[in-house]
Amino acid sequence: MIDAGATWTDERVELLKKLWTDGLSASQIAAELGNVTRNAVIGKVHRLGLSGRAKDAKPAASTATARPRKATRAPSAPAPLPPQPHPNNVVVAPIALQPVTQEPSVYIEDDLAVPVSERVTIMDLRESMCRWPMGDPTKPEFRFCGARSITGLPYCTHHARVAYQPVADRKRDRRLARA
DNA sequence: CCCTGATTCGC
DNA sequence: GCGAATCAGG
Repeated sequence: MIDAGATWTDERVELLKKLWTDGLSASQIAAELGNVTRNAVIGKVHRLGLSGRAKDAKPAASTATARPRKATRAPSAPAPLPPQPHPNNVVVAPIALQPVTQEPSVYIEDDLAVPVSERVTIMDLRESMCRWPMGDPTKPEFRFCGARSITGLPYCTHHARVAYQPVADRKRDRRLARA
């Protein structure tokens, strides 16, 4: 083989597009494609103009987010929002930590389309495991999500998303706190 | 420390 | 055009 697979052939680009729009992460896609790093994937994605799949362009009040230097980014990215799967058997999440106050415009209902990963009991619950409770805490069948939690947070990516919902407050603030 | 995507810039 | 390095964040 002349090509070690390290080039963006049409097929690979197509697969990239598919997987990216499908919601896979860059690293996952990179692993799927092989012979490429996640950086390569991300770079390609941007070059293809596929970036910001879940984010919409904000023509007003933006910029100055992560640009320490010169930049001439093209803010033209019409991103189609894929329909989200509807839910199911969510067991009344113990959401009680919402500083969002009362906002009739925003509802705190989220869909838990997350596959039941390896739930664990309190015994097997490790530090880096999602502490999202599932079921009735009074029953012996009570378990925790157990998925990989975001470091520094008690929940996995998905549950963190539903736990700390709104706060329509952007904390995009410039900070230079690097050692 | 694990991960995510975003951006820059030398190649 | 490519992607490693870097950045900013969960």
